[in-house]
Amino acid sequence: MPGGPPWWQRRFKGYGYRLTLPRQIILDVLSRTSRHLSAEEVYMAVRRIYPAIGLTTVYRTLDLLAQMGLISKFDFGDGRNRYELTAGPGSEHHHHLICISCGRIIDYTDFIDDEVEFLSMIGKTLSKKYNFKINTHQLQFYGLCDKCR
Amino acid sequence: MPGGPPWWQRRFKGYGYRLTLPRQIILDVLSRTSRHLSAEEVYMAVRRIYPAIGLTTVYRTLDLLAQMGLISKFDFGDGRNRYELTAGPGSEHHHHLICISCGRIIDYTDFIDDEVEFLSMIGKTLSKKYNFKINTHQLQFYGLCDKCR
DNA sequence: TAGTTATTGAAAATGGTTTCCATTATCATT
DNA sequence: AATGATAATGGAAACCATTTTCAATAACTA
Ligand SMILES: [Mn+2]
Ligand SMILES: [Mn+2]
Ligand SMILES: [Zn+2]
Ligand SMILES: [Zn+2]
Repeated sequence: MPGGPPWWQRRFKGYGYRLTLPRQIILDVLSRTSRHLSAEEVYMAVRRIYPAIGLTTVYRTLDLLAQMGLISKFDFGDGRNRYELTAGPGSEHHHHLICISCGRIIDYTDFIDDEVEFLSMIGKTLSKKYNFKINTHQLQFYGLCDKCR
Repeated sequence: MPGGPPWWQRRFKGYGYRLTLPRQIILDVLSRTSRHLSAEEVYMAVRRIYPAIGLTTVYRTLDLLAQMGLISKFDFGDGRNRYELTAGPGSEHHHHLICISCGRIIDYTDFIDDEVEFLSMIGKTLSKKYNFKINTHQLQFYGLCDKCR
């Protein structure tokens, strides 16, 4: 894993950030799961590979990666933030169904092309009207999953 | 203000909840602002009218009102939840532009009809596919406001 | 009006996240 | 490959929004 996929190595250099082991391992952990991990969960997963990791570093790195756009930060309402790889192979743009009873998160990509087209159309008008530079968007549906309804 | 608009009086009875002064005043505060208040902000506003109010009661009541669907709960990323009247006169369905630099929140209603139609179309398909009962949705655009770009 | 019980408020506890700061590791330069 | 400047790290403590606990109070019902 050290060295890691070159596509994010360059990204780090570009920002003037150092490519450290903790950062690579955290990114590695996130790229190997399809779940939405909390900082604590990332911490525990990284610890198995790199026991010296500190929770503080996990928080800092998650912030950094989110700010670089490599990962996305979500609040699904369970009192902690959750993170997910945004860019790179194996991660496609999607939105979420959130069960308000058991907390289950369902990724969906249905209609995603229509959605992105529709949202970028809206976004364009909003940008103009409010003179607002749009970077990202989030769309989520809240309700009850099959087990909870 | 005691007694309050009858349309939420009935709502309370219907749920079997008591119509208390703190609850009415909190609802009253939220109905008189277009801002997105945090629990602390609600607490301070209510205190001016009803100094005996406790912060705990504010939290409890906000949960209750959200669960009743009278208000909506948001996390705009500033480390605290924010609340806004959902139902009733003067509050129309809308979505948000969120400035990631200064935290400013812009309500917009442009295209809201098209948007709602589009989203309910998507929602219908998702409901069927995932056997998921959708209650609400949120759509937000993140970026930089005119002052911050 | 009285009784039942949901609701309230203060204080303490909780728990996710941030801050502090001395130590360590990365990377450009010799 | 060794050096130096400094970005990055990790542990402990602080922070702070939210929740829990429990005795007192207020809302509704009969
Ligand atoms: Mn996802
Ligand atoms: Mn709003
Ligand atoms: Zn569920
Ligand atoms: Zn701004």
